[in-house]
Amino acid sequence: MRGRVEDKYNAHAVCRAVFKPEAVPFPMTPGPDQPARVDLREACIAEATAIIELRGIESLSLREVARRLGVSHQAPYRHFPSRDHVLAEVIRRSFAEFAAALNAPPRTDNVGADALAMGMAYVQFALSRPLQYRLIFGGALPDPERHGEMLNGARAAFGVLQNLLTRIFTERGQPFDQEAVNREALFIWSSLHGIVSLMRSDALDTLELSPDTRNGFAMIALQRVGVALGVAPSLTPGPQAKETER
Amino acid sequence: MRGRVEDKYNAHAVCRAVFKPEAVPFPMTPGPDQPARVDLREACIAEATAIIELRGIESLSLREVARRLGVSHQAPYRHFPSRDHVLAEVIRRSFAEFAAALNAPPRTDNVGADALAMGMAYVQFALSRPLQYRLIFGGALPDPERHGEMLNGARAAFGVLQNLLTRIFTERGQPFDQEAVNREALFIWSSLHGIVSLMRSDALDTLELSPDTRNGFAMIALQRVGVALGVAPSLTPGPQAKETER
DNA sequence: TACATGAGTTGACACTGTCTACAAAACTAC
DNA sequence: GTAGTTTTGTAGACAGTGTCAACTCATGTA
Repeated sequence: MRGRVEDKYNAHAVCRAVFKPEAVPFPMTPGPDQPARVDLREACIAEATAIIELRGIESLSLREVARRLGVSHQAPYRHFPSRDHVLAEVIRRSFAEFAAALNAPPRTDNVGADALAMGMAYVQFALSRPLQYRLIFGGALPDPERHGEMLNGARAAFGVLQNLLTRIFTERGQPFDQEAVNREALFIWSSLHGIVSLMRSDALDTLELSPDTRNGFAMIALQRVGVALGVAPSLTPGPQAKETER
Repeated sequence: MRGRVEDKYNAHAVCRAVFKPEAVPFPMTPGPDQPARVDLREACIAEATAIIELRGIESLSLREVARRLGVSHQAPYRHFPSRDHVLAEVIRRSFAEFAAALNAPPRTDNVGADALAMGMAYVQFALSRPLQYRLIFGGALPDPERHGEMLNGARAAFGVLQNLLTRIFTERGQPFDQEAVNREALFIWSSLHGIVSLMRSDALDTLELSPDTRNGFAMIALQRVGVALGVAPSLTPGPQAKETER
C-alpha cells in the first residue's frame, strides 16, 4: 500500500460512529499481524452521515468521503455501486432511527399520555436533527423502486402510529376499524410534520414573528391534535363560532 | 458573432414562457434591422424554471440552460452572479405565484366559504405543481440573507392568511388580536403543509394504503382545520372521548 | 504452489460552477 | 461620422464531481 499510513480510515469518524465505545478496539496504524481491516463500508456510511447532518444532502460527495477516510476516490465504489446507494443506506438508517425514536417512550397504561409522549418524541427528533429529518421527509429520495429496504423504517414508524391509534380506539370501546386507524394515523403524521416543518422554515423566519407567537402556535397545534383524537381537553378554541352546529 | 445562427435563444422556451402569446413576435433568425435582442435574462429564468419543474432543483445546471438557449456556457453569468442567484429568482417568482394562487379565489361575503376556497387553492397549487411546491417549501433555499427579495412572496402569502383570519375574528365579534391572528394563520399553514406533503410522499407511497384511506385522510384533515377555525361543522369526530371534559 | 477473488489504487472521461481574458456589438460624446 | 466606453457574449482554463476501466496486491482456496 505504497507506504501511506497517515490517517487511513480516519479514527475520528470511525470510533465515533461505527464502533460503539466498548466494541473491540482496532489499531490506528496497521501492525504486522493485525492488518487493521476495519469495515470501510461502515466507515463510508458514518462519514456520509456526518457530512449530511452537518451540511445537508446536496453537499454529500463520495470523493470527500474518501478523502476524509484517507482512501482513494474509488475505494467507496468497492462497497457501493453508486452515490445513490450510499444515500439510500444513510436514509434507511435515518428512517430506522426515526422509528426507534417514536417507539422509545415507555408504554404506560395511560394511552393519552403515551400519545403525548410520542408527539413530543416526534417533535424532538425533527428539531434536534433538522438535516436528518429533512433528509428523510424532504422529498429528494433516491428512487424507492431501486432501493427497496430504504423505506423499511417509514413503515415501522407508521406501525407505531397504528398501534397507538388502535389502543385509543380500543380503550374507547369502539369496534376495530383498520381504515379509521390508518386515517387517524395519517392525520397525526401530517399534523406533526406540518408543525415541525414550519418551525424550521426560512419562509417562517422571514415573517419575523415573535418567539411567543411561534411557540404558541406549536403548542395550540399540538394540543388540537390531541383534541381531535379525544386525548386532550379542548382549551384553545381559536376563533369562536357564533353558534356551533351540532 | 461568428456566423452561428442556429437556434439562438431557443424560440420554444422563450415564446412559451417569456412572452405571452399575444406579445410582440420576434424573428427567429436576426433580420438586418431587427437585431432579435430578446432578454436573455428572462430566457434563462424561463428555461431554469422549466428544468426545475420537470426534474427538480438538484438537476438544474446553468450550462444546460445555456446549451438549451443556444448560447455559450458563460452567457448566463452576464446576468446572474451565480447559480444561486438564478435559483433565488426562480424561487422568488414561485413564491409570488403561490401567493397569487392563494389570493385568486374571489372574495365573497361568506368568510367560511372563502376560507375553504383558499384551502382548496393551496392544495391545488401544491398537488398540481409538486416540484415547484417542493422548491419553495422543501427547505433547500439559497441563503435568504443574501437574497432578500426571494421571500417576498412568502410574506405576501402569509398576509393572505392574516387577512382571512382577521375577517373571521371580526365576524365573530372578537376584539382584534394580532397575536391570535398570527397563531391561527400559522396553524392553517402548518396543517395544509402537512397534508399536501404527506400526499406526495414516497414514505406514504410505501405504505400502500388504499386510495380511499389517503383521500379520506385528506378530507377529514381539511375539515378539522375548518372545525378548529369555527368555519365548518364537526362531522368526523375521530376516536370518541368517553367523556369530554369541559 | 498455482490460481481466483476481493479490495484498493491510478487514470481517464464527461460533467458541473466559476474565474480570466478576449471580441464584438451597442451606446455616448464630440 | 468617428472615437471611446459600456454591455453582452465567447473561449479557455481550473477545480470539483460521479463513474468507468485497468491495474496492483494481499488473501483464501484447489
